[in-house]
Formats: sequence, C-alpha cells, structure tokens
Amino acid sequence: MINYTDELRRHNLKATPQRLAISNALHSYGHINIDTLYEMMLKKFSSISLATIYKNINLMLENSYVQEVKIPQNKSVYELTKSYHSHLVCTECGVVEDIKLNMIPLLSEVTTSTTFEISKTDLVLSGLCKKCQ
Amino acid sequence: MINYTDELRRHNLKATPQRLAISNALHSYGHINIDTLYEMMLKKFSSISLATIYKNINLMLENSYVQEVKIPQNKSVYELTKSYHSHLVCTECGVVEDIKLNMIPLLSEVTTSTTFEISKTDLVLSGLCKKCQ
DNA sequence: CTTATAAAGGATAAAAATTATCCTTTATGT
DNA sequence: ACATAAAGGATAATTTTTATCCTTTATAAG
Ligand SMILES: [Mn+2]
Ligand SMILES: [Mn+2]
Ligand SMILES: [Zn+2]
Ligand SMILES: [Zn+2]
Repeated sequence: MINYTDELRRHNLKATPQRLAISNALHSYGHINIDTLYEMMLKKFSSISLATIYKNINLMLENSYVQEVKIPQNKSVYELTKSYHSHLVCTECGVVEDIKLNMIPLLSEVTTSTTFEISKTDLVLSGLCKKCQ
Repeated sequence: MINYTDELRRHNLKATPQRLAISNALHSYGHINIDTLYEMMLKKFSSISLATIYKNINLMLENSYVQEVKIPQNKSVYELTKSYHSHLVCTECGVVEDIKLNMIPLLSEVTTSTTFEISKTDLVLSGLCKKCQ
C-alpha cells in the first residue's frame, strides 16, 4: 500500500481517498480498464460513482499522472505514467505487459524516409503469452 | 472510381452500392473515421442510415476487408486492408500517413527478452507533419 | 429471364458509454 | 479553526454503438 499523496500533488491533483485508491489499483494491477477499475473501487467505496472514475481518469490524463494504452479490438487500459515503454498484449487472456525496447534505430529510419517530426511512439505487440501458447 | 465488386466478394461480402461507395471512400481518403465516412456517404446516398455504416464497417472488420487504426487521443480510423505498415499521425491537423518500416530487428529483440509469441504489431508515431511544423 | 431466399438497407428503438449538472462534502492553504 | 475552490455522489443528459423490424435487393439456381 504505497502512499501517493505527494505524487498526486506534484501533478496538481488533490489527494482524496478515492484518488489514492485509484492510484493503488493502478499500481497493483499495472494496466486496468474503466470497468475493472470501477469494480475494484466499489469494494473499497461501496457508493462511489462511476462518474467519479471517469472524472478522475480524465483529469489524471490531462495532468499526465496516468496514461492511456489503446488495445487492438479491446477497451483502453490505464496505467500510472512511467518512463517510455511498449506493450505486449495476449490476445487470449488479455494480459498486458510492459517491455522496454530500443526505438532509436526505428526512429532514425523514420527521419530519413519522411518529413514528419516524431514526438511520441505507441507500440503494441499482440500475441500469446507463455501461459496461453 | 475503382470497382470493388470482386474484392468485396472475395471477402464474402455482397457487393451492394453502399459497400462499393464505402470502399471508394476508404480508397480515396486512405484513413477515415466513422463520422467523416458517414458524411461522405450522405452526399451519395442522402438517406443512408448511420446504422448501415456501423454494420458494414463491423462486418468488413470481421472479414478482414478493412482494418482499424486506433489513434492516440482521437477516434479510430479505418482503411482497406493492405500489407503490413505503420502509421504517422499529425497531432496538429490529424492527417494519417502510411509508412513501411522494417520491424524485424525490433521483433527479434522481443523474442530474446520475452516468452510472448508475437503475431501482430501496431505502431503509431505521433508528431507534426511538414505543413504543421 | 424469372424466382426463391438469405442478406442488406433504412428507420428507429434500445443499450452502452461518457459527460454534464447540481448540491453536499472535503482537502488545502492561510 | 476558517474560507474556498475543488471533488464526490446522484442522476440527468448526451453521445456512441448495437439491436430490432420490416422492406428491398444481390445472388444463385432453374
Ligand atoms: Mn505500460
Ligand atoms: Mn494505413
Ligand atoms: Zn495469455
Ligand atoms: Zn499536420
């Protein structure tokens, strides 16, 4: 149970009990979608409103406290903002894992072949996790 | 004005006028979201139903006739299925471009560092297009 | 060229997802 | 402790997507 009070404040977010709980849910789950997050939160706050989940996630996104990961043919998942990484998604069980990959060669390939100025890269690799193979 | 009758049938889709028009809209736009596609189609079929757009795009997705591209902080766009490629997205004007990149080195990096068996990779590079820099 | 029929289209209702509103409660700075 | 802007809960409204129902049509068989 990490205390995210300071981390929330650093992102200009008031440290409410609900937000602290969301932070911990994101931390322990790693990647979580809105519905699952809502279910999780209901266990702790039996009367929490779904609107509170949406309002908080959206605000946290604006303040770069959390990040959205769009999953092919599935709902987006959210995670606490961390240093750049890519994602592995199991098409069978849905598990999402982080993976650090060196994107430099790829990005320099882009530089030589286009006039775009890239500032962000989103890479999602889909396949089967060990367990589902 | 390409005739997509055969191409539709190859994917087990009846060649209706609406589907032929959707095919041409996708071809000429390259990448298009549901709303824009609906507006386009309304010009040709003044009484086309939005439900027809959804039903067709979903069926075309199931039959691999079209592909979805999830765009960070924006609506998904759709395109006629073509050989593997990545995407460049301009965060200013929203334009989406195709780019062929060699993913082999990256994928072999994945193989050595995880037990996942990758079958698909989705890469979206966001930044500024020439015009918007 | 008919005809039969499963599938597709249009209109619209229903459901699901997301956002807005309103009033009460609370985190935080003074 | 107090003042206040912001957040939470309840719920309405809006937006997005899917389902339903009936009519029309693409397609294959004869
Ligand atoms: Mn991650
Ligand atoms: Mn493309
Ligand atoms: Zn799995
Ligand atoms: Zn641009």
